[in-house]
Amino acid sequence: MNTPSTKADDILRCARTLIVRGGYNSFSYADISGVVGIRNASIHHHFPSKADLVRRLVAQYRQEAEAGLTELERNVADPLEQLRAYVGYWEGCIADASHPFCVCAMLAGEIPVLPEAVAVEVRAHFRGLSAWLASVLERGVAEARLTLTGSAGDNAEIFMATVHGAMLSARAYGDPGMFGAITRPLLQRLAA
Amino acid sequence: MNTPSTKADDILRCARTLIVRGGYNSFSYADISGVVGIRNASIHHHFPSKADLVRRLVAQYRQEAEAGLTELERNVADPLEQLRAYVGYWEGCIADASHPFCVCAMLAGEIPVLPEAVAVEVRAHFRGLSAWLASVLERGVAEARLTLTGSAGDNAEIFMATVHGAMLSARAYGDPGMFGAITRPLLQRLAA
DNA sequence: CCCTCCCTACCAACTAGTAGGGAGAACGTC
DNA sequence: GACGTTCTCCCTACTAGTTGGTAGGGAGGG
Repeated sequence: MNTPSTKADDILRCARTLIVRGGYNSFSYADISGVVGIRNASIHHHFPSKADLVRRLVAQYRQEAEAGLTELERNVADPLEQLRAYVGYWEGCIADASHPFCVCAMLAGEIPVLPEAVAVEVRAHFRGLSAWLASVLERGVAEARLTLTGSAGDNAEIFMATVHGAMLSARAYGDPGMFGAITRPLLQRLAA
Repeated sequence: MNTPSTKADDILRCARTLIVRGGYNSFSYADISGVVGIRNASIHHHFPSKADLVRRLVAQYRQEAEAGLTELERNVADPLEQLRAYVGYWEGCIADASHPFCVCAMLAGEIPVLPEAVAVEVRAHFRGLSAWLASVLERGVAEARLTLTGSAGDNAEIFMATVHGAMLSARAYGDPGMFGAITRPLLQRLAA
């Protein structure tokens, strides 16, 4: 299961970086062709339209996210540590500025102007992430590792929203440390 | 101090609605001219460039926000109730879909691709809002109306981030009620 | 022989922005 | 109070550059 780094993958990876920077309408085919080393029109061979490109990009992102969480569950047993690892992953991404924003959080803000096919994928990511968080929280309560006020589902939504808001604040202030400053108390509160 | 509804105001109001929908790069002068009833080129008479238009738009938005919070402080004495009123304001905006997103939260996500002059205003809004929230929280603690874990400043950032994240989730799910579902526990926790 | 991949060469529509002019209100001045 | 001048606001007409997307062809491997 190696990755021969095809042009299509290069295009997806480049587009992802561009979306993370400024969203759906902030990049063009020209931006991609320059970086990937392919002609503008050739992108259409792999992705008929921009909507299709981004739809598949988000689908791939969701798949990777799901795979990442599955592996996280395999490597880390404790629910609280799982949450810490999840937050820590993003803390790292923001600190080294590699992917300092969630693709779907970025696109979610633009949903009113997004192609419906893309919006569907974005919504699916939110639901999937929320469901995973809820399951972790639920197990954490069952194992007496963390205590909640309210349902696991409600707390999952709060958790997710706070993480997204922390990304936004880190970007707004231009201060990577802001993400940790907001998410650390979130984790501490659950651990109590 | 009446507002004669000049064309410049119409342009600003229209642009604000468009930015709330999809951000800086999601709208063009043509979108504005169609709604406001003015020719494309005439917009340049009032605002030399798009960057200038949005910069002044955000400056106006900040001014209105500051005025709103000042009036809120005059009408509501209790710190906790002030926070409730602030959240309630946004809950209303999201429910009636009039301005279902904070202009600056929207633009903050796009900061890497924003004109610097606009980014400066957006950052200033974040700092201003955070400072107001911190002052309210501090007074709330002093008056024994609410209890915090950690500093007022840290809690202000958490509060703001959660509210922004709640806007995002409400939009992502297409469910206005999601905003309240996330922010209500936030207020309850502080009231404890 | 076809299929995959990428190319050149287009395209119409749209992007922000410029040049220059006209109508009319505002203003001083004789 | 009549007269030019200036200023505000908006217009038509235009531009250069970019947008996503199409048509058709060529190279090369299965």
